[in-house]
Amino acid sequence: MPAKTAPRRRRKEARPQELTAAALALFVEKGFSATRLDEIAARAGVSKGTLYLYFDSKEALFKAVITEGVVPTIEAGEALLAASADDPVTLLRTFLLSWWALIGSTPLGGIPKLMMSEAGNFPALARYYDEVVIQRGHALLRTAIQRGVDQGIFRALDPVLTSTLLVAPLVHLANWKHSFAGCCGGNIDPLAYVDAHIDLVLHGLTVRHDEQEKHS
Amino acid sequence: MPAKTAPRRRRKEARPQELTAAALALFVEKGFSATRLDEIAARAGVSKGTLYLYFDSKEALFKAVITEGVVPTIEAGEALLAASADDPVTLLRTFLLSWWALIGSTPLGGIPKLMMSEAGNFPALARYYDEVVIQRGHALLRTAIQRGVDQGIFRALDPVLTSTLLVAPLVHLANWKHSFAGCCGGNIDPLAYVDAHIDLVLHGLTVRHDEQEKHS
Amino acid sequence: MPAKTAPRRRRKEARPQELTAAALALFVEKGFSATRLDEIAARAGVSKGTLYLYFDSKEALFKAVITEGVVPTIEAGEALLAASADDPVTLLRTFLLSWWALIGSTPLGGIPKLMMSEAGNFPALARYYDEVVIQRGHALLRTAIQRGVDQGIFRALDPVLTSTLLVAPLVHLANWKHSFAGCCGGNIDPLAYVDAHIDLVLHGLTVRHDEQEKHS
Amino acid sequence: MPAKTAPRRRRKEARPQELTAAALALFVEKGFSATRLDEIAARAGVSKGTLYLYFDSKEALFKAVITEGVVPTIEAGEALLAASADDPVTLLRTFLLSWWALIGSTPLGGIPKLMMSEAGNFPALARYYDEVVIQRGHALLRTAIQRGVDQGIFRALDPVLTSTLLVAPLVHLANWKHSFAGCCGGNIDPLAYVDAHIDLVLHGLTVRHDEQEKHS
DNA sequence: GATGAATGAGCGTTCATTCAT
DNA sequence: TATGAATGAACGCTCATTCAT
Repeated sequence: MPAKTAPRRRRKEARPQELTAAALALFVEKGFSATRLDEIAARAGVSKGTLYLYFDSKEALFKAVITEGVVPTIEAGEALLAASADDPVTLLRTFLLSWWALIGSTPLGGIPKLMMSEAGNFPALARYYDEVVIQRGHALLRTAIQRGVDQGIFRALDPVLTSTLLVAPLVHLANWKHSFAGCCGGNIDPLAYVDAHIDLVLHGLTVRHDEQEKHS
Repeated sequence: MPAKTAPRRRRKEARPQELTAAALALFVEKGFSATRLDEIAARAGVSKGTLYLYFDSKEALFKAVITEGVVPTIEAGEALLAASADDPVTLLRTFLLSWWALIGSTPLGGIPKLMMSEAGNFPALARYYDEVVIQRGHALLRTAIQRGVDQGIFRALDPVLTSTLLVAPLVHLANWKHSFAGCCGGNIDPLAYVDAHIDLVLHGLTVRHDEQEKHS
Repeated sequence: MPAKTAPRRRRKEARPQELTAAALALFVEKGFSATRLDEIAARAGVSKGTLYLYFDSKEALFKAVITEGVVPTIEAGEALLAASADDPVTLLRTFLLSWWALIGSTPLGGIPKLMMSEAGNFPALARYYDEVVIQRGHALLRTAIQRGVDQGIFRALDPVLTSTLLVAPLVHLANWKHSFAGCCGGNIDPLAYVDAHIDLVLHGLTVRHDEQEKHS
Repeated sequence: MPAKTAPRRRRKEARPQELTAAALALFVEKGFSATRLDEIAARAGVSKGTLYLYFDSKEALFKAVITEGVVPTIEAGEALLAASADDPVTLLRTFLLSWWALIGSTPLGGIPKLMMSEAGNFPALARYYDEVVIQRGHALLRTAIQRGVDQGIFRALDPVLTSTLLVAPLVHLANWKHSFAGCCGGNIDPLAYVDAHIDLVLHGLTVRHDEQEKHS
């Protein structure tokens, strides 16, 4: 027959969001399995049992972390679409820079790595994430690309492959930030990196004759 | 008398590699923590105790998986360097296509995802992997880029940032293959993707006036 | 003006009894350990914390349930003794029928099963129950038996063993009602059963020669 | 990463039966919920994990305890039926005495109390027990009773009610032994009790005139 | 070498108990 | 008086690790 002891601290504002924030940070850092509920609770400043007032299980907490992380991404995308300029180059630049500013550089930036790591163990959740975040994000990019092609500004590249090629460096950077960056040298400046990505992707590696002429 | 009676007894020296192969596949699919030694043993067709004849612990097995995966990568890189043509474009193309052919499309292609997922839990190993694989790979790419710049074929882009931008789409594809590809639609053809990447990176998105002239 | 507008506020002094009633039902159904305080509170229509306004602990609640269940039993026994006819057969019949009517067929009928199940975990309480209920009940029965023996109506059977034999079928029926009856067929009609018990116990299984003569 | 410690004792003969025996004793003493797997393991001289080599869960262990306890009961019944004399009185006496000798006085004698206590939590198992043990046992008794009635030795009592009345005192004694007997005085001698039961049930409480004549 | 029964530390989960409101 | 959010000790169950065979 348990516990006659009991100091007590009331923490009325232990919102579910604080719990998912703590969980996100630890899941990203150590992975789902290797993260102990004790640690999550401690990081959120509550006791282990409190987690179960808000989530049915560790798995439910994980799903909440992902599901919750999806909303800001969608909203960011929709805001960008709404504010879209006519100029495809500007639009593209806005997309990529904003993704980093609103997602990649925040704790949400750990979600791609997390979801990637656990896709094999939570296929249904991965499917949901794919539909709601990935596919939708690519659709936005494809729109921008297509607009550029239609205006004769972009070459007629495959929009599906190209949209993937456009996000890959950003996701890669976010993944890096939440993995090797923690222990390995060679830190990359994110903004310079994103700028370089945009520049490379717009103009390519190779020297252009027309531009050479300008310089001459 | 014996016609095609296949290899009967496994050579003993092949045993550790069978174990690491099984471990790699499962670690990539489910993560290090979520993979049980039982499963690895079962997949390799041995009993659980046998693992301990070859590896001191689960962690040692993990390190062997990574360490072993490093060698082919280095060797591939060195072979490429040795076979390097003078033409930087060809060299770059060879690098990227070969990485996919020799690493990305094989079971080794799961290592980047695995190492990324577990970098937080095995920082020393991550550091080793970074030094021996990542940094060295980037050095190779930087060499190719620099050669192109020196020959006036490539623009004078930052070689550090650019080399990262060049690998990112390949790593991204490998990661995708070992995560979402298992449960989500929209399969990408790897070869077309790599080709599109090379094309995009060489020529950029935007229409070139000089090329337009060619078409006229 | 108020016609049949039912009792609105429960009288406060009735609250503890509502709690023990809910607890008794659940303890009997599921056992002490397997019953959660949540369930008891829910069944009584109060919150979990309210239980602690009336009982110090789950164990205290259990003791109250038993202790409270003891009183009606004693009172029933004393009433029977007071109303005792001289006729030992009538007295015996009254005892057994009344026990079923006042105890066995009411929620109190679950107490023997409950106390039996938990005697090992609450020996002090079991001792109390034994002294106050069981021993006293047997004493009443022994009195009736002895009276019959003294009057030459009953055979000179061992009063201690016989009193146990007389209650056993009643307790057995009550136990059955609160265990197998909930899930198994073959329902027994309690009144017929008690009648059969009295008949069997009075006359025995075997055919009597003197009675045979009556039939001839 | 766990356990570098490890003393080891091989106990090859830790049969499932030893585990169920330990579990039975503790389940009977303390109830299913209140019994810790640690205790069961300790009593059987194994570690907690060993239980899971033989049983999937605590509940599975419980079911095995009951299921296993059923077999000796059935076998005992069948042996009795096979050895049945023609004399119904002898047959009845054999039934009751043998039940006590083979079941009631052994550890199996705790099963009725255990099954009764947990019937509410394991209705399917209770149903199984009812069908395979209780109903079958009653059928045996009804056969003996009917035979007596047919031979004109027993009165024409309701066989269903009567068979229940015949077992009730035995089950009651077994229950008592595993509950109050552990903490309360007034120990009953089982053999004298069973004898008294048989005597009471055969001849009844009341004095018989024909027998009185014998004594005169 | 190879096995798999046995171990026990550790984790997810439950729930009796407390207390600020 | 009544509530229910918060607590944390305890338990069922897992699984990396060991070792007699």
